[in-house]
Amino acid sequence: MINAVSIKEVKTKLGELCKQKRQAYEMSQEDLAKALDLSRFTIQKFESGKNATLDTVLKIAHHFDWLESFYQALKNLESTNDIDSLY
Amino acid sequence: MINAVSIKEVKTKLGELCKQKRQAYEMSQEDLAKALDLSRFTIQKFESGKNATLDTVLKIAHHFDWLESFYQALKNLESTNDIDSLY
DNA sequence: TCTAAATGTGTATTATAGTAAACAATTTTG
DNA sequence: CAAAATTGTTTACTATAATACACATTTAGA
Repeated sequence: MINAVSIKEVKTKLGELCKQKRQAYEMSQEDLAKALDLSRFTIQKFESGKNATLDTVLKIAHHFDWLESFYQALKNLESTNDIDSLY
Repeated sequence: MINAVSIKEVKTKLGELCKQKRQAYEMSQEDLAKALDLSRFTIQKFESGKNATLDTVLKIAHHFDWLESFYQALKNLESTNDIDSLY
């Protein structure tokens, strides 16, 4: 099966999700930055789909409780035998 | 519900998963690095659970077809109303 | 409206991820 | 065991993510 999702789309979606959740919590970019010990500029860049470090992504993920979901996705991939089907 | 997974654990799991899948494809770190236009050092660091950029993570994810899975996890989080339960 | 908060941009600087090359240590294979 | 391949580590350098500050623009509230 073809994977139609691009790297750029994932980055954009991550940024959108951050913005959406931040606003749902009625936090400003400044509020979130302070809570995560990051600069507002880093939040701004992330929400607009730019590149970031894994630590930044995971800090944000942790704050909005996405970490368990991410970890589960990884564990599911781990058990998948994706070279060839056995039959 | 408490989120018991730490940022460090997610990074470690990402690295382990990369190593596991790379070996399943019988690729060396060098092979993977060349395929993704990254240095072997970057692969080495990633597999040992160090920090990286989102682009690096997503290049690796794309190569092993994790992108769709990641994107779906994000879309699931998007629709979740996680402030208060409605009742 | 007009004021204030929040967001988007810009510049300069710092911190660090990424690269390239070499070499040691380890693992695999003949 | 010996040779080869792979992996782990170091050093010097480059590229860029992150910071701090300022300021313009946009969005909400009084």
